[in-house]
Amino acid sequence: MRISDVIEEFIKEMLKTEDELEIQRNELAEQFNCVPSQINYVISTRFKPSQGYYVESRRGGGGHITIKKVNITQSNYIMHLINSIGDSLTSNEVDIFISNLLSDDIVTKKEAKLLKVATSDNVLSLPIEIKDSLRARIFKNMLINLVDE
Amino acid sequence: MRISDVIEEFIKEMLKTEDELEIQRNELAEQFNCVPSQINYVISTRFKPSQGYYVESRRGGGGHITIKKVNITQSNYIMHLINSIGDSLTSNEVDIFISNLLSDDIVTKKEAKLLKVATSDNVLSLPIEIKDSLRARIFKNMLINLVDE
DNA sequence: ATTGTAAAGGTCAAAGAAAGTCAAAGTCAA
DNA sequence: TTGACTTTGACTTTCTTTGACCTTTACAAT
Repeated sequence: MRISDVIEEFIKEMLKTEDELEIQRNELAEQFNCVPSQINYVISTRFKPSQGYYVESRRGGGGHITIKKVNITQSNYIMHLINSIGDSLTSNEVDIFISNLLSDDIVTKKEAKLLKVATSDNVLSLPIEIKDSLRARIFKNMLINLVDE
Repeated sequence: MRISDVIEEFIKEMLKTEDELEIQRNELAEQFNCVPSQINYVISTRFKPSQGYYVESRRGGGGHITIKKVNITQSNYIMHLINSIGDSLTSNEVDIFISNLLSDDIVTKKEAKLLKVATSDNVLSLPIEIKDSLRARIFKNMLINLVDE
């Protein structure tokens, strides 16, 4: 069995009892006898927003990686939306998504505004090749954090 | 847990009951079993004016450090914050801003989460030259949209 | 007044502690 | 036998801790 799968299993097992897990990359790597960057690989391939996870981390002394799981069953709508978004998203597309979220009462007006600003063309103002994929990343990650606990 | 975080916590706890706190650097360092300059590190990274604090100090016999919490209205707070942010913002800086916004009740938990996600290093993951300036743009624009009418 | 000294706090750079990146090399099933 | 997925490791970036050395101030002794 692949070591990546073992690590994935382990993390998911942990996430069964709590929906937030804080790990030390080096420690975990040691535990599974692999190089630390393997942990990054596992996280980036198996704990994406589209899979219902949100990840953040901190470097330096006392650094760590936090993996959060969202309760998918509870928010079909949002997960469905996240899954329908690929690696790239235009500003028009995102606007439509947001206005649907608002009219369906999934988000508040203020939340909608925040979503809109953070994904707007003006604010991002980067070359298209990066812009649309960045927009997709930002939007999906924001969405997953809107799922109620 | 990082000693810096513990000290930060301690100071913020103190500042909950009064909005001015006078400390002796050496004494505090002793109490937390760290070198005195660690106190400076904590203050300079977590209690900057842009984070809503004002710090002054005196050397020599009877010297001390005074940390004051600047109390202003939500919209002033936010406008002030926006003005204090330049063209570039690191992920660490933004995290501290957000945790202050939250602990000062300027934003809700959900809003804080959205701010955090949309400005996090993980999500942005771009070359640093663009990342920090993009982060500043996103953050400032989101903040503007948080001001209550 | 002058000066010496102890008692604060300040600065800065080096060392330490994590995590991130990226591309090369390896594996394996179709 | 090729293409997708995985493993590995050298190198980078970020944040914290530590300590040596510096500056300022109060106070006491001249």
